[in-house]
Amino acid sequence: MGPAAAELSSRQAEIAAAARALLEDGGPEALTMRAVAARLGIQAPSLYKHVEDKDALEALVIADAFRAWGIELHAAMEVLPRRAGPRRKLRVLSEVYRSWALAHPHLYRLLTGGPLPRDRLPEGLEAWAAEPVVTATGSADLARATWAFAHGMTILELDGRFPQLADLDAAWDAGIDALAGRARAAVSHAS
Amino acid sequence: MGPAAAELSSRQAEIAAAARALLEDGGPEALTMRAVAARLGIQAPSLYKHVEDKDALEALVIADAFRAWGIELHAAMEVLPRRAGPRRKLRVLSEVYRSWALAHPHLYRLLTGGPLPRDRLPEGLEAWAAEPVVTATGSADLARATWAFAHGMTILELDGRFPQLADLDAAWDAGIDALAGRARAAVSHAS
DNA sequence: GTCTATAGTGGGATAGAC
DNA sequence: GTCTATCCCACTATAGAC
Repeated sequence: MGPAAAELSSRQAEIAAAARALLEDGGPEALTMRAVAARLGIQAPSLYKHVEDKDALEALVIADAFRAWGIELHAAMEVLPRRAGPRRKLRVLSEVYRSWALAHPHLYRLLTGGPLPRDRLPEGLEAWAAEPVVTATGSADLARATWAFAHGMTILELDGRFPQLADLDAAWDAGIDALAGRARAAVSHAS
Repeated sequence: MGPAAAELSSRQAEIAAAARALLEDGGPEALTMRAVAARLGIQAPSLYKHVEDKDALEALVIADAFRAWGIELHAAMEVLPRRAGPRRKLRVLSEVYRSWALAHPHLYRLLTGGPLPRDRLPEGLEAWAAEPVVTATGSADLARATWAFAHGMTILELDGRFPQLADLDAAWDAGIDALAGRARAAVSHAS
């Protein structure tokens, strides 16, 4: 299950849920204190009884989204046979990674873009979410390279940077195959 | 030399230069019409005699930065022997890519983050800047995978997403080696 | 081509009553 | 815990005089 969720008052949980919904629907500009309050049928100043400031509210959303994302990545690994090779693991992971990001583009940007407010997040949450990629590659350097590749593919797609005709499935396959080839080699040397 | 620079009035060029300087120094929040004007010793409303609106001004900065960046990438390729293999080409390119981004982080984000205002940019400029990566890999799919890898490594580094102790040089090498291995294979099959 | 004056928008946050 | 009333900030952009 990963790191326990921090205890939130029920009102805090409602506020965080409203904030997440606004962000998912309308992007970061839609996430304002006024809008969050309106969605709950209260006035903006009332929020400050429950949340210190807007940054704290964003941190709640980030933590929640990390949990949701991490659960999907971990679940995908559990479905695989334990002894599946790195190529198969990475293919499955990359599919889950990409499809989650495309389904929640604004959350994905919030999680991966810009510096993280690590002080305000539960300890270990970030590492837990990234864990599957690390175990699939077996090497810290390759894990970072793979993470970079996956994030690059994803964010460039979300930002509309690839040509419309580009075959992104093929580009994903090309990258995953190249990286998995090294992972396999690294693992076989070690064992 | 790449695409010709669009003709700008001397005042437009001064405005674009001021905007670029503000962005490089203080990031996107520092790039306001007031600040640009102040830097030129005039009042903000006067800018609108030279530039349609803020988006148009940003487009001037983007085009200028694309030229500067593309020139470095192209220059790096010209220094190499023509018959250098993909691994060597990609190593050189990735070093230039990364170091330019680290030297101009706010410009890099402007160029690579978010949707491009392609309508307002000189035609062909974007493709010209990306050209070296495409020729170094020889395959459209691998070029996209390589571009994604490089962008991912760069933006994650700029955003402080890697652990402080991470050996990023090693991660770059691992990724480039994996991708270049495939490029070499693709090229030798084709020839 | 520059100025002053100003409109209009939107946001975060606080004070103090209830 | 919620309200009203407000303050503060910053920004883009326009109108019209010079």
